[in-house]
Amino acid sequence: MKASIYDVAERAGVSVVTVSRVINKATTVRASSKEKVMKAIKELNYQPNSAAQSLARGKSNVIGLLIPNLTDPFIMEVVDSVDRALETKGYFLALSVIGGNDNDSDVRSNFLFQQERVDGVLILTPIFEENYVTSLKDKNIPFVIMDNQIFPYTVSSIVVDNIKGGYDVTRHLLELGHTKIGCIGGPYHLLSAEHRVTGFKNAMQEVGLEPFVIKRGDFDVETGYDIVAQWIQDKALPTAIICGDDHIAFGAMDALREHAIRVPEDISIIGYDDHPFASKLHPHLSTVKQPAVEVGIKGVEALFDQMRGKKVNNIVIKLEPEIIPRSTTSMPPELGIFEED
Amino acid sequence: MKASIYDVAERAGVSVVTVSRVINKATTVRASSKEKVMKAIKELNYQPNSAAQSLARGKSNVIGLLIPNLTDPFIMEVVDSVDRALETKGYFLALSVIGGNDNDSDVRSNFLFQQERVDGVLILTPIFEENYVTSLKDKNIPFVIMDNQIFPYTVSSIVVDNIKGGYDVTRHLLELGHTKIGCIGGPYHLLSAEHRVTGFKNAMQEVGLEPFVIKRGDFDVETGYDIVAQWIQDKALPTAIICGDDHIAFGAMDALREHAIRVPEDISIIGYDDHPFASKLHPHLSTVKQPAVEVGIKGVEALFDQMRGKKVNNIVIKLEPEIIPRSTTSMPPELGIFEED
DNA sequence: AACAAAAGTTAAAGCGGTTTCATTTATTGA
DNA sequence: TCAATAAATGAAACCGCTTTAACTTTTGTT
Repeated sequence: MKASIYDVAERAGVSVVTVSRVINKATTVRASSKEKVMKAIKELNYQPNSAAQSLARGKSNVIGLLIPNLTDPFIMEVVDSVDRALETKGYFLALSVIGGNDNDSDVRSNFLFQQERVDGVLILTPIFEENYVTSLKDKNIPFVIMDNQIFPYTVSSIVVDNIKGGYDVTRHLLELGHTKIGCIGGPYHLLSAEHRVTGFKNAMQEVGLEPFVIKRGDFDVETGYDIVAQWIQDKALPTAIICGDDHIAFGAMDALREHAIRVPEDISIIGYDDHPFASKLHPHLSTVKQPAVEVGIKGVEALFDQMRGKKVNNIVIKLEPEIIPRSTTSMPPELGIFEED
Repeated sequence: MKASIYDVAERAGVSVVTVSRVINKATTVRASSKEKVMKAIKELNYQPNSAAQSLARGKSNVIGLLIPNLTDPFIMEVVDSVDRALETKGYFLALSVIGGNDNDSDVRSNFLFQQERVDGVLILTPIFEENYVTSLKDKNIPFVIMDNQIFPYTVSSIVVDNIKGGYDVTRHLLELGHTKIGCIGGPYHLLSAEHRVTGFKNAMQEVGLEPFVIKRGDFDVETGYDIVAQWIQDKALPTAIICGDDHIAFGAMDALREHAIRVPEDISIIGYDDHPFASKLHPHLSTVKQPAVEVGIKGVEALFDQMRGKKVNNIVIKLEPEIIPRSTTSMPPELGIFEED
């Protein structure tokens, strides 16, 4: 049925070792033998059995990638980037959605943690149990953490500078002349959300301004909608809102629209992540673009460094986000929405 | 370093065969032996080497899933469903994004098509080269096609009845009293898009009505925006627009909003797919929910049937979509937008 | 032309499991 | 109690490839 390396060897009139050599592009094969082998491979439509290869080589050529869900655009962009980066290196990606499902998605039962299944793993989940890390360390599986940091361990990680992102966004608004700047940050348990708010505070403090108001909630449309709706009801709106992510921003704009409050004429909005809709729905959302592709590439690089035995202790590579001003941010109005003339 | 089955056997004072038996939950193991083995496994923190298992068993326990991209919510929902379904069966998912990337993403180089890498594959891509299918058939790898059909072959597939979806959506509008119904369908090369439009036409014809207008374009926000903007400029708007998917619907509403045309007071809009934003942005979008989870489950079932040797020729399982009326569809206005009093 | 060095090749021993099949041990019935 | 039968176990072969070490051929030198 399916041809094995022995069939190829026989047909080519050489030993299996030679066949193995040409498969693995070893140099010590005479051109004539190589040719014969190639011919036999073609004729038999032979493809090496990867399980056998993995077993013999002691490595699987697959890299695991842990993610929290399959919906977050940023996550998915990194996944795509990782996938491409691995492909060029002859590796395969094994994706594993963790946590989001039944919380009983126990580490032990997970693909990525099965001995020898993967040669290394990339962790791209904002919240993770400590035991992912300890489990990986125990098994001596190389791994790197992406878009997150965990301090008490000596691990390498790739992060995007969310503090800078929050800072830049605030500067942008400040430079436009805003002083009454509000913030709807992401949840407290996410480091990225925390950092963005920190960046905001830093920038404000730097110019001696107080945040107009700070609220926090999930990275979700409803968060933005609900909070802004409340502010409107309270007649207490800043002239600009910094949103923890684009979902929040969309929700905020949704609430404003319902009350006929114009963006950016009456109030400026800025998001974070450059969601696909940000540049398509009107007005185009000013936001921050994270270097997702680069995160993936650097993550893979760091992982391979580690797999090659390069000693990497607590190395963190910090990448920078880029602010993208579009149509939802402009100079503040002469008067605040609820201010009397 | 890492414990093998031999280490476990030695420690437990039994043969490797017995260990293998307890690992594989064979029944013919004395309780006492089983206990000893379990203990040894625990102590040695043993985990079977999956490459060795695959090699010996002649199967990998991984199922490949071919998808066009990592961004489409429907696709991703199916992926998630498949992942869960496989997990319960002790299988793993190998995702492979195809085509979207460099078009040179050759079949032969693909993970899924590597001999023995996967025990079966699920194809979930609206457009695929014929050679995926022939390649799979050649290698005798079980596979099923999801959300698409390919006629000249005897393969099994899981499809959602898009004709019915298009039909239902039209009926909904018809029953609300609309007669001037327009349609912005998806691209011609997608069977699903084609079918939805067909359903629309069928329903119209059934009541002896002519489509007000039909346009086609990519499943994209911009398509809806551009086409509706044009219609507005031409002062030729139907009282209801059936959109090929939610992206188009969002774009359509975006254009209407810019011209202060109210939804649903002035015009009704209905989408397709139940995008996460459909129920969050206001007004909540009426749309059609596809049974993504069921598609995944049925797909896995069908694949396993096939892997078990069940002869399945050209079996197609058809699932039904469900219309979700929300706030963007209502009775037509007394007068069309551009009609004089 | 002779010989050392370099290049090419292979037999054999794994890699870590599973699967017969024969063998040993336990259970049952009379 | 003893054969007959069922249950539990293990020896050996095998899955398909890679790697090591030894061996053979080719190439280069003088």
